[in-house]
Amino acid sequence: MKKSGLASPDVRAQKGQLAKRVSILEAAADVFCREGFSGASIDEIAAEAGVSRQTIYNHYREKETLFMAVIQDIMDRTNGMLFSILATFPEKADNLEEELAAFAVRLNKSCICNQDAKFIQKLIATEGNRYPHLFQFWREQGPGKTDRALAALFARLAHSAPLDIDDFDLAARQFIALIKADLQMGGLFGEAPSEAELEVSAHQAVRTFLRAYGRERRTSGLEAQH
Amino acid sequence: MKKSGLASPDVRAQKGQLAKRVSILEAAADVFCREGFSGASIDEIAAEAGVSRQTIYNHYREKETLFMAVIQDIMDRTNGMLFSILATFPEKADNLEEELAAFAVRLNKSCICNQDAKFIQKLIATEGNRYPHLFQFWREQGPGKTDRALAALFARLAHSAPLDIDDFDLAARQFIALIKADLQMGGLFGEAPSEAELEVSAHQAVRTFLRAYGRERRTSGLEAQH
DNA sequence: GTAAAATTAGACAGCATTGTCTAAATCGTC
DNA sequence: GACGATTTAGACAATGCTGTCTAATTTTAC
Repeated sequence: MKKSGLASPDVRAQKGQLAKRVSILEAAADVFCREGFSGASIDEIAAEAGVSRQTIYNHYREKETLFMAVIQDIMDRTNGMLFSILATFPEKADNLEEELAAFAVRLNKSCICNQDAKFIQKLIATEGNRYPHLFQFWREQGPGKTDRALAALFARLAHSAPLDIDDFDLAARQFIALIKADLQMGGLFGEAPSEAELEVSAHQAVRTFLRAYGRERRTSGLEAQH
Repeated sequence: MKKSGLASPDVRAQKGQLAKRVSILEAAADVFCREGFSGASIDEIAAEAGVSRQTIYNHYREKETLFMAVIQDIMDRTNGMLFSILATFPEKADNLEEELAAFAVRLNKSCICNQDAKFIQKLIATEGNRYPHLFQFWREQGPGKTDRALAALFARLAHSAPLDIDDFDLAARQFIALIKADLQMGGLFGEAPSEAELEVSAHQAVRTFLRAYGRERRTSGLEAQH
């Protein structure tokens, strides 16, 4: 029962503190996302977090510190999710179109529909110039690594699948671009695409990708005309 | 010499006034884009426009009116430019890859590198939720029309070019997505891609697009292996 | 139960901003 | 040059925000 021996000295009252911290971070993310950095007020964040203003100043010295903490927190989460999705990239070529499309749907759900991802995207547009180092970091750790990782996955897949890819990095970038083709615009607003729309969009993207990079000869009805 | 007869009563001193208006709109666009709506201060805009604060309040009743005017102004300009670029879409298939790539470079220059386009893109991310009607309008008149127009252009091109396109709207969206694949991320920051980078990126996109939608059989070295 | 730590509400100074007002200066036009 | 319209600088009140401080209250650990 006695936990004093287990808990290190600086972890004493962290149960309640941690809850507050999380609550503050969530509320702050919400308000920063709605109002931007300048438009967000500490009072609003405090109210939404169900916390007194002073508590925020106790945990995070000032507004900018809080802002940074929010960014860092969300970046960690999104990066983690991103790479857990990358781990589901198909290995074998059993049912290439289906499996790639399913992967595309997963990627889109976590990169475009996801709340955190939208937040980061928005923040990069708004405050990217104000905090260049932070977003340089995001860029290297997020999209930069994603592209390279996906390139490696395509390279692996090309061993067992009929893919004719010269430049794996380019193919990875184009795969992502095609995947996002239909969803980007609507994603800027609140409108989330339906599951069916995601499926259709992913299949269309993958079909085009495979037409461009698949090794099999294209089987269009026109062949008979040759 | 006498212009009083030509100038309508409410166009009297517009030469100077117009200059001020333009100057204010330019400065406001700059500051709004840098600082966001909340972060932008009228004083800063006035200083950058080389104009007194009161003059701004004379022309535009309040901050929000000025903001709307800036958006409207830039939307007009970007839409105009966009459709002037669309008019340069190739008609004949003489040198398909070259001509499409050149078109892609033009489109990218005016849609991604262009200052106004970046501004609109940023504003949609930041204030889109605050002014839904305005950006609904942009969306219908801008990207919505662009996609449909480009689809029609591909349909026309397909008459004389070896293109095998089922869904022209889809092809248009994917063309745009491929075109922007490499540039989107960097575009959020100040970094403008070099002319050479634009060329390379456009050629890669067009090559993939034509591999997916071109009617000619793909000529890869692997054919000998069949 | 007690002591230490964390939280709260509220007051507070300092500062920036918006939008108005006024009197002087400037500009365009005849 | 003179007149009317526009612009300007600056003062101004009202408001909201940040960040600090304090004293009371609650929570946590033991």
